Amino acid sequence: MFEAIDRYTETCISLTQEERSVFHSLLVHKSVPKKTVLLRAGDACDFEAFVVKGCARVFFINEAGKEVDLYFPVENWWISDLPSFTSGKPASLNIETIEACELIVISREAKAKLFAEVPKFERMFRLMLQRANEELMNRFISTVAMSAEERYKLFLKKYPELPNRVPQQLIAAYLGISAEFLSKIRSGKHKKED
Amino acid sequence: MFEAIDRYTETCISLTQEERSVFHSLLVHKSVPKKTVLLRAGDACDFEAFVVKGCARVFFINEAGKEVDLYFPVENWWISDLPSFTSGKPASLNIETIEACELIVISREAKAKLFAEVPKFERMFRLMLQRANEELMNRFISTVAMSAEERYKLFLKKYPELPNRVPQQLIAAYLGISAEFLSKIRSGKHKKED
DNA sequence: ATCATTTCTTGAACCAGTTCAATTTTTATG
DNA sequence: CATAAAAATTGAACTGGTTCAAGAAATGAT
Repeated sequence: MFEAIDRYTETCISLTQEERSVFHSLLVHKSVPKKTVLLRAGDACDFEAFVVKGCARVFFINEAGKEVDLYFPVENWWISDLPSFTSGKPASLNIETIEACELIVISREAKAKLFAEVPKFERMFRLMLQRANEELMNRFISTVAMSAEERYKLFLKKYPELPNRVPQQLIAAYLGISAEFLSKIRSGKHKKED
Repeated sequence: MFEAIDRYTETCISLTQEERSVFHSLLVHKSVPKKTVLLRAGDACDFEAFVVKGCARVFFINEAGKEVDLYFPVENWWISDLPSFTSGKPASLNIETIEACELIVISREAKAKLFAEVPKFERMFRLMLQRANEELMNRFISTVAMSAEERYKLFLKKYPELPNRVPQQLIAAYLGISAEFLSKIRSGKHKKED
């Protein structure tokens, strides 16, 4: 049940058998069907979850109603609205499953208890944040410094399997372009003919 | 000498007198003039620094030579290229002072020693990353979901003192627009007249 | 299988922001 | 304070991407 998350923790810290038991005792396994809303912006986010199986979307909706996808969590990614989870304030992000998902969920209280009982986990969550930060910075930089076509090619290279799991309109919302323009990029019709 | 950084640590963790001494013993105080290059992309980043006084820029240069400013660290911010600092790999970011700066610097070895001797600091650096992450996410979202004019107004609201410290062309590079267009936004000449 | 719904494609008109080049304003330096 | 250098402004032409509207293709429910 916890094999996948155990493999994940091993990439960050090493645990004794007892420490691992404490960890497991604080986790909850959860299966949800596709198109399930896990978090709605405005609600408080009361979980941090590890994706064992499946695919989801983490997205933002601006005042004009435009949706922007931040990332598509798949196997071995974590999902949460961390500022909200940490502070209890309303979330600014939405999270929804794209496929049926198998998740391992940790609550705010459980996470606090984990840090108190096995301080080593501070390190794991620090390293997780460090990875997330690097990822987000790369994403930011490519968004401002590359053309839509270059971003699309980079997306295909980095996540070759995602086009099979994520509808095209959501990929457009991830790239920060309209669904129509992505369609034109794919067919090559966005270039000036000469 | 370490008052500012001590005030900062207090917002994250509480330390005994001995712990604070260990911390101080691992820090180096450094003053640098303005326009000093602290890090050049391609070099390994061997420091993480706390800004006691002054203002700098952290920026990226893309293949076409276009510069994009990520943020303008001022008093009480941290600066580093963390992926490079952590792994020793070449940095992708550039860091340069805009004003003369007073910095408190910690080296890779010192940071490792700090974590080993006072594990509590894992928490502080985790919380720092959490803040940085929230900031970066907000920045990303506003970049893709708002117009250049809205982004500029938000920048003025969030950092009202920065226009006095940072040249306008760098603010344009922060907003992801050309210096010319920022000038037009400021004078209102970017709108269709009617 | 069939029909309804959703997703994807295509084209034409449009607009936010860029580029280039010239001018003005501000800042730094002897 | 003079003058050179750097930063900011302005206008005109242009381009990458949007919007809207209509049609084609794919998907799902019965």
